[in-house]
Amino acid sequence: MALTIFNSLGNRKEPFVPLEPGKVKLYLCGVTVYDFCHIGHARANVAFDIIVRYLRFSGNQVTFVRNFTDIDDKIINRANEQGTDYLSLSTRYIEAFYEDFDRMGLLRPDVEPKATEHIPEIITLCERLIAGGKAYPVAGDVYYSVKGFKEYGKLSGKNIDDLLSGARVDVDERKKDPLDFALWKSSKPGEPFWESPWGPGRPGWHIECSAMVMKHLGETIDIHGGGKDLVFPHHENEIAQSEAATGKPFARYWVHNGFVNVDDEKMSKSLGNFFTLREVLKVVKPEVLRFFFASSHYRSPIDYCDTNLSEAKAGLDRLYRVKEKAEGYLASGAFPCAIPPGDDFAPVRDAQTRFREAMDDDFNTAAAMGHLFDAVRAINKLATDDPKAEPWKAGAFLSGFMQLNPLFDVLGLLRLPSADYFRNETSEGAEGRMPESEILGAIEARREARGRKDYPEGDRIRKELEDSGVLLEDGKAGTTWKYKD
RNA sequence: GGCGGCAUAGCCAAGCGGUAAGGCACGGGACUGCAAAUCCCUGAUCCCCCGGUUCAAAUCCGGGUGCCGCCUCCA
Repeated sequence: MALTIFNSLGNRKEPFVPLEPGKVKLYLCGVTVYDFCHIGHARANVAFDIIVRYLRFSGNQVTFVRNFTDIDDKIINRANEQGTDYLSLSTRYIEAFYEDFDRMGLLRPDVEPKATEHIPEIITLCERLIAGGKAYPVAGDVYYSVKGFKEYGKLSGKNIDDLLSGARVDVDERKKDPLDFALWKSSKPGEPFWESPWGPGRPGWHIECSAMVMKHLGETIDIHGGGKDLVFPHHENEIAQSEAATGKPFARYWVHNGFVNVDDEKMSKSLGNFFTLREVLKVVKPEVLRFFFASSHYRSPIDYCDTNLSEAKAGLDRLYRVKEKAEGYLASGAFPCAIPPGDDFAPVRDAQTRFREAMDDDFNTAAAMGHLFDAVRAINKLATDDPKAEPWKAGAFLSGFMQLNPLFDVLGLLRLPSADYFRNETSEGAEGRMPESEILGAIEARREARGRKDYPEGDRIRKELEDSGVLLEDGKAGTTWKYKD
């Protein structure tokens, strides 16, 4: 079965056929670096991280480009507020961006262009549009002439007349038409600027993406992504500029992710109801957040709340227990061996096929995870307390896990050794924790108590540990422990 | 006002014409000194409502109702 992608351009699922077989050119709109990333950014980037991982898993050579918008009004304003300059501000938030995103296990794109490093390309593109009669300079600004592009609105489904009748189009007497948007903005005194044929100024928001796409990927790319809110006007304008300049289709597939809601309301900077990623990662493990995102389809809205997060944690814990067992079996000298025949184990044997089928259907991670859980239940049937006594079970369990592992990796899950997952991670959770030596001492004391059948004392110790956030699990090979979190 | 999306068990969530995946929570059983983990069993006679098409609809069509998003910077 072939990959099908929901294309916002046309609003329907289409078979995915890259321009060049086996090669995928993908551009994702990055962030404007004037503040910390919030969980909406995290969701978008996790969604495309999984898309890139899956495209590569399926054998494609993917060139993944994601920009930084490092110059615009918000950055300038914020820099002024903080008494700093745009460059120090954007540099600081780019550093913060990497700190947060790296913790999320997000792949670094192949190219991460910055708007300010592409001023010549942006100017050239403006000149090309002016020369073609698609844009015009006015008093140091350059505007794009929307009415000159007949297909304007084809992505967002809007038509020019409706837009004109809307009261929200800003009026600027310098524009020939209210719908026209700025490609180049002249700088006001004290603002950062770059020299241009129209005088000192800076690029408008939309043009930078067109220029960077063309420079790093070419005039037609395969996939252009971003959040749903970018459809209009940003992506609509990118199409208008780019296609007017080149006469070629700009992107073959437009992919847009749904929002993160808080209390069923869109979370956004403008509403002020947003959680920053670093704030959330103090109390939520990064992979729990990934699991949470992956458990819904990327185009659906997702509701961020404690209940949903703890459900995600419970689910991920279960997956990590499988990994924990596999690691234990490996350490005890087990080696992979054949999975027994029979329908009981079909979910493991067919895991990859089923997983791919789900992912090929517009990256249906929720369905894919369903299949993974089926497989997990199947290999858990092979779990044994004593791998040395039942080596075939441990071995079959191991090979089952090894078949699943690459699939989890596509989702970016189970990247840590299980001990790290269960024992570390959230910075806040780590504070005030009982040290390992103390835990081991208590376990030893409990072992002695249980040895002399003093169960009340044993239970007391276990309860005491639990109250301190440490869970004990007795197995044939001894007692193991993990932090509750 | 214009455009678009969604409504499935207590909660989250797949399903895209062939008779309701999966997760979490709950209950019963096995295992355990007791727990935990793991395994087994159990849960929607039905998919917001009303019509229609079809041999067959949660899935298609029409009409309601209720949420949500975009049209303004926004992942």
